[in-house]
Amino acid sequence: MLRFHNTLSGQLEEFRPLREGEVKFYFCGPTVWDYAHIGNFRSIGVFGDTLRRYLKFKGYRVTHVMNVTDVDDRIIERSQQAGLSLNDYTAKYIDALWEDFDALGCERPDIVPRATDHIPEMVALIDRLTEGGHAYRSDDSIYFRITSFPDYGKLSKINFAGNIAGASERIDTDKYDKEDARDFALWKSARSPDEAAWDAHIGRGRPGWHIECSAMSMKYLGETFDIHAGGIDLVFPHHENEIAQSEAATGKPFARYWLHAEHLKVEGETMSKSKGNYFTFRDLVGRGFDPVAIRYALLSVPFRKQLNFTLDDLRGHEKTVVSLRDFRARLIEARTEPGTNPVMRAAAARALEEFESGLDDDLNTSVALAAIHNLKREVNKALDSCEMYEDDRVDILNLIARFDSVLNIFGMPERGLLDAEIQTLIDERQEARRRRDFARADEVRDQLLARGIILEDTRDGVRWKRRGA
RNA sequence: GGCGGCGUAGCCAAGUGGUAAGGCAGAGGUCUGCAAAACCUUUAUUCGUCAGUUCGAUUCUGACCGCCGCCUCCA
Repeated sequence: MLRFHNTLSGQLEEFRPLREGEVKFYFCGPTVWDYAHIGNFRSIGVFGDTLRRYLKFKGYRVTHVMNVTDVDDRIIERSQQAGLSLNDYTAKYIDALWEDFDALGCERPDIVPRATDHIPEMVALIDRLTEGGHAYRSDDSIYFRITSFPDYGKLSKINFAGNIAGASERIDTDKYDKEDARDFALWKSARSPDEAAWDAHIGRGRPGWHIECSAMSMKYLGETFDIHAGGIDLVFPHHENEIAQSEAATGKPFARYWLHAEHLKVEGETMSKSKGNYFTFRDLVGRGFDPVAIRYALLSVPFRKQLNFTLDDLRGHEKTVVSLRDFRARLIEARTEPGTNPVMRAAAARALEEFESGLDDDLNTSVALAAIHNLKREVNKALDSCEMYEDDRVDILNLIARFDSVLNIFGMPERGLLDAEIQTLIDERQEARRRRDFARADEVRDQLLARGIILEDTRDGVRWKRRGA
């Protein structure tokens, strides 16, 4: 039984979609003002992807929407500094986002709406709010009236009385006039003629941050949908405000399950540019780290726990990932006798049970990975002692494919065509070994190693692989 | 000040009211011409500290210490 921790209730709940067999989920995507860092990818990349893939594994038809926020204060400021239009400025980061998604092995969401393509939908939603008395105009901007939504705070459980006292220096710094410090902008009037703005009957301006997600999620998923997810920092104010806007406008529950991924730390500290521990995904790939190992790192701790990301561990994960690839390659290549071994059957069944019950428990990826490692050990042992038969081999390869349909950590099936030159050298070494000319055999092996080719002498012949693959 | 999370072996970590998954690193071994890979053994009498509840707590409660996050546009 699949369960999620729902931020709304603060509890682990059984997941039941609105419509049997079908899940509609919205993931709060990135603001494309810079390259996304590994923390972003823990959330919008691997968390969203695992959720999507596991729902499919469970047999659901999934509609996965992830927005791209391509207008906000920072983007406007930076694009002006760069002398570029909004679109020209964000295009670079959007392209990079998909490159990184692909390299990280994340499936792309089914629908990726951009804020700037949905201004009319946002204006229409603002109109609904205004008509319902939930919005008001001040200084040519439009604000949401929080006193008109009694449930405000139900997601974040924020206690405003105690809250405002201690954090007062950070509150109410807005330059606009609002009825209540908690009210937030739905539409911001253009302050200067050259800043990005849209003409609408409510005035020339741009949308507030929160309204885009309400407008776009409801457009693609309906006024009530199953899952809304994102990083934990979005709980307040972003998601709290989305709920207020959406439910005030429609009078219906907005999203039913709210899932949030914790942040990661780097070497035990908050990741920040000033601390010098700030990594974008492409930085790490550029430094030679295996993208699959990065994915493994992001999967190694359940999403609702803070993850301590360290380069030492990443090096360890690279080895782990290689051993998983080797494991599958060995199974693909093994020559087995016909038949089956009940012990292997049982091991496979146990692995599937552990994998699924782990992920059923609020996507506990640590448990799912442990199930795979335990299976790997049992299978390797059986292969060592010839207790693996053809039916087992095929079953387990299929099982690995199922596991990998969720986690995607076994990497691409390597081994394209054998490089003829490499094969010639391997043959020459085998001939030398037959002559017991080990000096020559080692020389060939070293020669190949120098070119990044690692040889392994196995019972089923010589295997070779590229270093790091 | 308000709200939330965390503190488990050298490192990253899962987890449970009944006696500690998994990965990496280390040590020894099997296999091998030697390697590599794989496998085996080994590495926490113990889960931040101190009390309490209980037949029994790492797991529940309280206090304390330490760390992290959110508190108006940050994944």
